[in-house]
Amino acid sequence: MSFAMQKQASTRPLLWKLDSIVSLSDEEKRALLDLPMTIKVFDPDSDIVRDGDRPSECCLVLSGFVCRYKVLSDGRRQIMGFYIPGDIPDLQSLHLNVMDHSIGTLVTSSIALIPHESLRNLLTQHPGLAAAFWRDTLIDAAMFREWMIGMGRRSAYQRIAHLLCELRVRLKAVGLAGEGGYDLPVTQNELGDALGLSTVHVNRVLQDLRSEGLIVLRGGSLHIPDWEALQVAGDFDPTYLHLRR
Amino acid sequence: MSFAMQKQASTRPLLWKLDSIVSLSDEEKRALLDLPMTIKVFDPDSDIVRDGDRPSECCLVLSGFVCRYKVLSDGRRQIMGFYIPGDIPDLQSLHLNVMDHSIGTLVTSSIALIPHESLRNLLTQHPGLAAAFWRDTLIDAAMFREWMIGMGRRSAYQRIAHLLCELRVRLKAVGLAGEGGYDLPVTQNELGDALGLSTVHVNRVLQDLRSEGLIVLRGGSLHIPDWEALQVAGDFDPTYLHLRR
DNA sequence: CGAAGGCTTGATAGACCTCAAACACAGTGG
DNA sequence: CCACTGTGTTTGAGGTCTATCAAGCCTTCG
Repeated sequence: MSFAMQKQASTRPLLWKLDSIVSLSDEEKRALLDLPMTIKVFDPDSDIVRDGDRPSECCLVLSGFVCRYKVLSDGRRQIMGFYIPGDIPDLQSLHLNVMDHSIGTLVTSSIALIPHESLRNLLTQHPGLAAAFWRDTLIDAAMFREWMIGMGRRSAYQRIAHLLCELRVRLKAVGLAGEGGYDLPVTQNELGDALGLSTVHVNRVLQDLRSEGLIVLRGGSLHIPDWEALQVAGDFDPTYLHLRR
Repeated sequence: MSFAMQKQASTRPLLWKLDSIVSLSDEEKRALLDLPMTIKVFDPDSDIVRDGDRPSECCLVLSGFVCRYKVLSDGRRQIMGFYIPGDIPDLQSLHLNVMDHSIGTLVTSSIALIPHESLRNLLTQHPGLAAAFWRDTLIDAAMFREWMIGMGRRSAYQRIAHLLCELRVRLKAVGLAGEGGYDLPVTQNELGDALGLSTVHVNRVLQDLRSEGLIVLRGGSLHIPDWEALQVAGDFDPTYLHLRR
């Protein structure tokens, strides 16, 4: 594959993603395609950006599965979000110099690194894109809020169901989930770190969800027999994702 | 007080707040002072913006104490943040049309309502201010993340101490907290809703904090005898607030 | 085939919740 | 001036959700 073709294929997830939350003009799409970027493949469980770093580039997920997390002083970990192809999890570093958490891969992932300078130029020349990216960070914040609600007020059962719903909707928006389900390359331990639960408890609740026929999960592949029922179980309402359709 | 003077006094908290997170030019400050706004006083426990609304203006807190919250389907409430003079809690409505939560007062509060249109004009004419406001929403998101960490991985004891630390730092940044402490017009019930705890448990933990000499709290007034110790108790590190100094 | 990582299960413990009631205090009205 | 009311705080008792510890199992992979 030629470099140009590779680049075009690379940027596609981002176009799909932005297209799911804003409407872009052809000119804006072209400008996005012209962004300079370096593509890098990361092994599973490796950091892309670390707590305390002062990044000079943003990372765009092209393939794989990435998470935002922080390790506490006592060594325990809190995962604060999962990121999928098309997402730019550290867009905030454009305006917040110091990272107050880390971003790392869950599985082998290919990541495009885009210099801050290029992004800044792009945004000053295309106010519509600036609005789009700002909106993207605001939706990120809305997801944080929804996770807060979950950890503050929802049971483990609801929380897990809710997360599985959120991932379905987001993956579907970028064409990575079919009607029936999607690939979920996340261990039960990682689910626990994301939801504020122990691995053991995650395992037990997953079994509950399975025995009630809400999910079929094996080998990193999730099947959802009854989408409506799972949404009810998770008290899930996709409004907070602010998708266009 | 003349209208002009009133307006100038009104915008001051905003200037202080923005000044604590970015550096503003004199021209930008002048432009902020020229923002048209309507000032309105809200009773305690009343909504400023409601879940589902499509606001056409943003609200700037001038005095009082405001919170961001959502009521779940079972009637329980999760408070997702406290907002103090100088904050614009629904800045996000500039780019997210539908509110996915509510914003309401805790005590009598005076609020300036600024039309979206005026803000949008301001931001296109002053890119520096656009960056400043974007940064403000990113810091908001950083606070959400920190609360997530608390609810996911910290004990009730740590969570309460952490919240008291956060409020001290933020209030201090706008000149509303002295060395020793600050006014905390928040009931134990509201603290519970914010931290994902029951009122009863909040009460018991507050007593623990008191008996260990970490806080002196009575009648809505908080005194912190040992700032260092409270930070340790709450595992508090102000980095996530991204203050300039 | 052994090692490693992830999944599953059992037993026990603890943090926090719920229910229920008493107490304190400020504001209101007679 | 004093009951009366309402809101917020405090205390007690019991229950439950979830964590922790510990071990066994299964699959994958070198």
